[in-house]
Amino acid sequence: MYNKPKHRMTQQRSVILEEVRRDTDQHLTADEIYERVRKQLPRISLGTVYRNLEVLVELDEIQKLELSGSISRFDGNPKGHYHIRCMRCGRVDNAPVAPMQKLEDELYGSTVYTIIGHRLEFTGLCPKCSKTQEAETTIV
Amino acid sequence: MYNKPKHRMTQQRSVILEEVRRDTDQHLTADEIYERVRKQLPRISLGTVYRNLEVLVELDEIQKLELSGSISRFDGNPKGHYHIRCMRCGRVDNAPVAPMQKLEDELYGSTVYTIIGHRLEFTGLCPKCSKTQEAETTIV
DNA sequence: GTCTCTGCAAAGCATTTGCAACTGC
DNA sequence: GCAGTTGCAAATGCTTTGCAGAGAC
Repeated sequence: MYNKPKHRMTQQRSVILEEVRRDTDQHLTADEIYERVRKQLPRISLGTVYRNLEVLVELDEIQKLELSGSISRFDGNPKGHYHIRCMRCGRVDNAPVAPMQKLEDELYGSTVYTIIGHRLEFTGLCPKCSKTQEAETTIV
Repeated sequence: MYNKPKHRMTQQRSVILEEVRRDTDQHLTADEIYERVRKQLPRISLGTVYRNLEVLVELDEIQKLELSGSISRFDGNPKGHYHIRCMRCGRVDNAPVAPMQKLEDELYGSTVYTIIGHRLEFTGLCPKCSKTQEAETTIV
């Protein structure tokens, strides 16, 4: 039968975890994490960052956000919560809304799927981009 | 000042639209659309498919689904509705739940973002994968 | 000592883009 | 006629992977 690999706490893994958790509001991309970790471990490779982020998600230490757009972001808070993403610059912040079990209840019984969870993402413009938007409204 | 390009209805564009709309429950990937369109227009290129899907989204004829996972899917129904995705095989179906304006209202006032919309996606296991799952539960 | 992890570089894969020829309108 | 569009191929950008040596336990 199959045996789960036993994960080790390497220096790389611990620094990566530390960086992702430094400010849970940040929602960094793998590349941003790489740049930050590099200040402490200059020889680390991007591949190692990706591999460790994957492991940390598996260990439920962090959360991977697969929002619209192609780049994954990582959240130092592994608990379920929602996000709001700026459609213009891609910035991601937490949405101050409590998790809603109701949503899944509403679907229950009307689908042939076994429901496991839901993902709710708000879209909008961050304050900075709202301003830019106004200035450009004259176009078209 | 800037002038919007005037789109033309080319043979390629019309066949692509036809295919995406053929069965609005399908949620095809760009590659799947390419394969289908190729039966009618064997010389079409994948790049053309991508470019046209982009234009059709812009014209609000179809909708681009950027769900979890890296592959975009296209929906022949441009109206807002929700989806349920199988976590195992990636299949996407419509979730029979009415659009909820409430969700945005709940966030209103408690964020500095200008809210534009929301995206709700359910995750679960499709009937086929539910079965496989059961059979494998003994592992670990 | 063993089995996981690392750095490096190359590969993978969805998507985008430059370009010259073509075609709706 | 001419701006928008096409096919082709190369490029892009994020992410994954193969490998041999290094390191955790």
